[in-house]
Order: sequence, then C-alpha cells, then structure tokens
Amino acid sequence: VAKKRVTSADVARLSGVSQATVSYVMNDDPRQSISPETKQRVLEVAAALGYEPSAAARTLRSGTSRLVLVVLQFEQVDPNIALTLNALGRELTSHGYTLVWHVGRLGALREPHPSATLTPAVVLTFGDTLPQTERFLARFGVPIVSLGTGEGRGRVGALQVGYLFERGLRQLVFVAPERPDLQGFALSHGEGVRAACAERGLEPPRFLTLPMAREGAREALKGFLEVHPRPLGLCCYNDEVAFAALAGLADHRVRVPEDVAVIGCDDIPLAQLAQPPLTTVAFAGEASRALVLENILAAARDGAVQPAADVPPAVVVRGSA
Amino acid sequence: VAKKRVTSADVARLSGVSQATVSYVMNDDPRQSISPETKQRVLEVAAALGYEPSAAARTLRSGTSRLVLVVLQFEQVDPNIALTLNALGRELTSHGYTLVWHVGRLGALREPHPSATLTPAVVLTFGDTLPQTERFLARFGVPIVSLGTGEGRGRVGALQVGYLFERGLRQLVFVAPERPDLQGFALSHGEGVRAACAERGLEPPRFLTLPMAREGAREALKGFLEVHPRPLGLCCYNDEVAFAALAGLADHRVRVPEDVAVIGCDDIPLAQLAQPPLTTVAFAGEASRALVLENILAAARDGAVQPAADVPPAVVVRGSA
DNA sequence: CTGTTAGCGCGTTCAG
DNA sequence: CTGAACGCGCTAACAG
Repeated sequence: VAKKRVTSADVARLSGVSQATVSYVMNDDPRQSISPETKQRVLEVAAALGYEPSAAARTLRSGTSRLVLVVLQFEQVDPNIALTLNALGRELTSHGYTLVWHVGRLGALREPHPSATLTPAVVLTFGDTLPQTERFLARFGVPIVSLGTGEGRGRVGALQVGYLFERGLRQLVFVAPERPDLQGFALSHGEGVRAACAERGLEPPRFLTLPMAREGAREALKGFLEVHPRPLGLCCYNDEVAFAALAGLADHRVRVPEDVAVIGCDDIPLAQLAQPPLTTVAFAGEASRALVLENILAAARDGAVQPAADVPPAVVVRGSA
Repeated sequence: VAKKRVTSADVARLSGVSQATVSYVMNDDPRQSISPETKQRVLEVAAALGYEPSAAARTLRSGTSRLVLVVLQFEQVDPNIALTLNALGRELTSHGYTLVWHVGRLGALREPHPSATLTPAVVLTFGDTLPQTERFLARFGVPIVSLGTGEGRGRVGALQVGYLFERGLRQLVFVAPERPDLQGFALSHGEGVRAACAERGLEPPRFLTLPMAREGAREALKGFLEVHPRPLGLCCYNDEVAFAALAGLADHRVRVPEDVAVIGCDDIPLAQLAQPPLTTVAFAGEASRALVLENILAAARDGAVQPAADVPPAVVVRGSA
C-alpha cells in the first residue's frame, strides 16, 4: 500500500514553476524575490496536495536537522523534569524545533547513541554524559547543552543539613535509593551531606539505603532505628525515598517530625500530599528556563557549548521536618 | 569548526572497494556474497575512520527510518508507562530500532505533527489520536500502533465498583483530576463507573473533581463530605488523585477505609507507600508487551495496523479499601 | 527583479 | 564485486 509521497517536484509541475521556486516560496527565502501571485499559487497547490517537505532530504542537504534530543538516563521521569521539558518543548516548537526524549540508560551496550539515528541539532543532558559519548557527539559536531549537574545535588545536601541543623537536629542520616540508575547522583548528594555535616562540626552522617517496597523499607528502617538513638534527621535523596521513609516510620509508629525529621528533594506534586506533608528541597526551574532556551538556540545555530544553567535550590517547609 | 563527516565513499576509497560493497557489508545484505577478507577489511577501515552511516541519507533512500515514535499527550509521564516504555525501548534497540518519546499535547496548534520532522517507521499512541492526525499519518504511510485505549479505563471503572460493592459499599463516587490533559480518559473512566453502578442497581455515582494541591483537595472534600452520608466509596481516576483524596480525608480526620474507602488506578510505585497503603487497579503490562513488540515490528515491516493490545486490569488489595 | 538549470549531500540497489 | 541511477530538497550560478 505504498502511497507515493508528494514531492516538491509535484508542486512545481502543478503550479507551473521550477522546483527551486517552490523551495524559495516554502522557506520564505529573503534573498529571493518572488511575485505575490506566484507565491500564492505555489502555496495553494502545496496545500491542496498536502505537500510536506521531506525531513530526511532536508537534513541530508543542510547537514543538520531541526531536532533537539534530550537524553534521560533514568528508568522513570521525575514529574518536575517532565513539566519543565514540556514547557521547553513548547518553546522550542515555536522556534521551529522539535523536542524528543530518549529515556533509558545507555552506555555499556554496544548500541550506537540515539543521536546517530536522529542527527539532532542539539543534545540535552543532565550532566551525566559518558566521556565516550561526548567524544562521539563531538566527532559529528553535535553540541551538548547540560540541564543540570551533580553539583546541584551537592548543594541540595548542604541545604538539607542546614535546615535540619537549624531545627536542632544533630544526628543526621543520608537516605539513598536502591535504583541503580541514580547511584551517580546519589553519590554526589551524599557527599554534599557529608561535607555540610563536617562544616558544622557534626559527626559524619550515617548512610542508609532504602528499598521502594513498603516491607523492604520497614525492615531496613527497623534495624537502623534499633541501633541509632533519636532524634534523627533524614536527608533523603529525593521525595520518593522520603515517601518510603515516611511509610516505614509510620509502620513503626515513630512520630514525624518529633522523633525523626524527614526532608526530601525535588518537590514532586505528591510531596504535599504525604502524611505528614513533606518538607523538601525544590529547584526554582522557572527562572533559568529562558537561559536554557537561549543556550539551546545558540548551540543549534553555531554549535556553541554553553556552561550548565544555574538552578538554585531552596527548602520548601511543610510538616515532615 | 566544521568537521567533515566520514562517508561511505571514504571507507570505499581507503579499503579499495566500491561504495556499493561498503553498503552491503555494513548491512550484511543476505542477497550478496562478499568474501570474508573484503568484509573484514571494510569493517576495519570503517571502525578506524569512525564511520557512522548517515541516518538522513539512509532514510531518504529507503523511504523509512529505524525510528519508533511514541506520542504521550500528557503533561507528566505515569511511572508505570515510563517503565513499560523503557523495557520496550530496550527490546526495540535489539531489533535495530530507536524509541523516542514526544511528550505533550498537540493538536489545536498549527504546528506539524512531530512525525513530519522525524519520519518514524511507526507511531505509538494511547488511543488518543485525533482524526486529523490519523489522516496525516495515513497520507505518509506511517502505521499507528495503539498501546491502550479509553476502553481500558472503562473496564477499570467496573473493577473498582465491583470491588467496593463486594466490600459492602453502596454509595459510590467517581473522583476525577483537574488536569486538562486527562479529561478524555477521565470521561471514559467515569462512564465505566456509572455503567457498573447501574448494572448493580446502585444509585448513580456522584462526580467529584479534586485539585492536586492539598488545601484545594481539603476544601473540595469538605463541602462534599458535609452533603453526603458515609460510608462512601471513592473510585479515583488514578493513584495521584487517590493521594489527594487520602490527604484531604486525613486532614478531616476521616477514617480510611472504615468511613470512606478509596481505590486508585495504575499502581504507581508510591501507591504502596500511601497512608494507608493504597488499594488500586493495576494493568498487567508484562503479559502483553511481547504482543506489542510484535505489532510494532510487523507494522514497521509491512505497515500492518494491528488492533490495540489487550491489557487486563486487576485489583491490588491493600489498606485503603 | 523573477525565475531556471544543475549539482550536491550520502547511502541503497539494480543491472551488469 | 562494480558502475551508475536514484530518493528529495537546497542553493549557487545564470538567463530572461
């Protein structure tokens, strides 16, 4: 059922002009002057035929596509990241670019980077690009724009410690998730917590890894609570982990925040619906989005690689700490 | 800084063969017999040069890319959907396809469908494709594979009602989210609830729309609870809405499940961590994934449009109902 | 000014 | 295993 594509040649023939003219009209080429009548006619024919220029041919010729690829090396997509990317996608659309996502870990496997199949104008990452991938992209002149870095996570640790310290907590814990796709970020977050504790003369934070299954979280917490005296302050890697902590604590009838204070990170939409409402750290994404957009467009134009946008996190105080 | 791309012609020249041979070797063309030595040599040269075939040229020539585009018309990505798509993506990769996501509503706007820029081999949807989009894709011979339909949501309603009915609840409520990107699905879900109630001779379900902000949820619930006698059974559109309901109920000191029973849908990872653990409806995704994969590959090969895969939902009993 | 001709970009594929 | 045409749109050079 091979429907033959409508090509610019078809449009040219039916409107009685040359292919070149069609191209000029379709792209509003400023270096050419086309009479209004011709322009009109070409556009009408194109619309009537449902002509849509072939992205492949266009990319082949111009050497670059109008695609922006964001690589999310996670198993799931953080709601806030989804929201931000959505907004970014809309803005890019209005600039003629299309934002697509590639979700999932890549690396160890022998497969080519998705950008090989996509030839995007720009690749967006979260500062978690492997060196080999960077080289790969550099070879093809695909600029990388970073949306965030491990550094951000480090600062989160400091904020969490600072807040809990002010609340009078002296015994702190870094709670990490089991998810392997997050270990890199978790490491730098944990490091931030450790450094902040040292800075305040607190003893080094304990490290606790919590499964996301309720029973698992309960068990892991049980052993931990038996060994460590309260009050305790839990610096959670993110809000999901904080939910697991909250659930486990509830199962052990531990009072939050009196006996154990819990602070998360990311401020996911469900955070405010936790029991008690989750105190957490939020990234003020809005402020920097314009900057990110600028970076992307600049990179798409002249391949300039900009530094990562700076997103300052801040504590959102609710009931859990 | 224009690095010149390595082309198949370069590889051909350096390995002393024709471009055609390079192509045959790279694609392992079964209709050609290439001597092992030649093959070896070509592959070595290609590797040494870092040759990567141009996706654009390939697409242009063969008329189809190795891309699979999934269109998610939501603002956020349901964790289970993310997990499923991730697994699917890995499987597709091993078949030489690349799965990319386009997230966000499209439609009313004048922008072209992302597939115009991507020329994917297949488009994946959730049965929420607009007729105009379908026509658009049909014109270019891009097959659509559906990963789910509104029907599925209808069946969810029946399951929720059935379960609550067995638990002795007679006064049921359908709780919808405010998110505009979900109204279509919510409608068919609500319809399922209504039908199931009618079938059992219950009075028609009330409809309640709940904001995702805690205060909003509390307020909305307050008015509702004043008017309606308990016990009440809440059929929630999804687990997020159920969390909002749970939070609001907790704020009003309503006992769950004794006074108000709450059942969600989707079984998101956080569901088991709710207070109390959330009873919900889960889709047994695993079973059907192989089928979906088959559908996609078949569609990519010969453009066959298969019926939507059948995913049977089931109740997961926990503490909230 | 208005529009045309012709070649390019790169991998695929058919007839030798 | 090769030569050469081909897919489709872009654009420099050129003609009316």
